Amino acid sequence: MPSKFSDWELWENAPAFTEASLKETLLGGQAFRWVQKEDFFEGRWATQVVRLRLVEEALYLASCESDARAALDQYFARATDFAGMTDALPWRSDPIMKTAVEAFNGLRILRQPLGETLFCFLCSSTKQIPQIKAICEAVASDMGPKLSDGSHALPDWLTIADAGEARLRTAKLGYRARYIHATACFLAEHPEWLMQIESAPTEQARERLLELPGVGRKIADCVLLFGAGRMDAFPIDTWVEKILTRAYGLEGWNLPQLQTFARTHFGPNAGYAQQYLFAAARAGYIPA
DNA sequence: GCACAGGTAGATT
DNA sequence: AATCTACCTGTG
Repeated sequence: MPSKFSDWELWENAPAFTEASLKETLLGGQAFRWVQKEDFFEGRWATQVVRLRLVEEALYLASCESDARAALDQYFARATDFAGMTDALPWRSDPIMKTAVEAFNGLRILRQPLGETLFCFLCSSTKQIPQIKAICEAVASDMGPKLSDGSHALPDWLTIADAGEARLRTAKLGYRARYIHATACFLAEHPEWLMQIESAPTEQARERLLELPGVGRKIADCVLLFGAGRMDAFPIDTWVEKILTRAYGLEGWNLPQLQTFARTHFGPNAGYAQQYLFAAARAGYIPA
């Protein structure tokens, strides 16, 4: 059976990854539609189906669509200077930050489609990454449009709205189904809404996102960071809260106080710092 | 059986 | 304004 994928080709001017930073970028909880195969990663977003393979610091790609290269540039935010942003983080004075940056140097923040990012993180509350991925896969298989390799994309909001809450519950969404369906109904009625979020300043965009059912501060910040390129958005989940309270010694601080600390200590790219810290804590480099 | 998992919203103190 | 609690489901 002929493969739908193109032959492997070198991705010229690709982002500089290490094995650890590539794996963490794709599988570390920013995105939920990447899987690791024998010697490559396979991922889906929008209408794309892409394979990536790191061979001695060179990145090779195989894809199903002719516009994969341009889509990859966008998805990986290739124009964004992550090396420069890393250098600007306070690793020189902060040994915790230094540990995280050294372990995952080259880590990137993906620029995922905003709507898909919102959907995935609405699925994420009190779920672990493997479960979130399973839910996304189930919803895509059930109601997402077919991709050229026979797999499925995530459905759009109108499709989710029409499907109804009960249909979503068959994907094991549980109580999240009500939030997702209500959000879908709102977005189906307001097709320009997500685009306005993309162009609004971070503070305003966050306020708007918080109006959606099921979206609190943590999910709003994940959507802004991973789906809108807002490096100042600093999601505080249970991991990050533990890192801040224990490793940084901020016991007793409440969430708004921790947000203020993050902004002042990590600077304008605090969200990027958060992803380094999150990765390092999960890998055991930082006691959490 | 029971606690807990990359939360949120509504009620209660 | 800080602190419970219900909400689904899977995992250990």
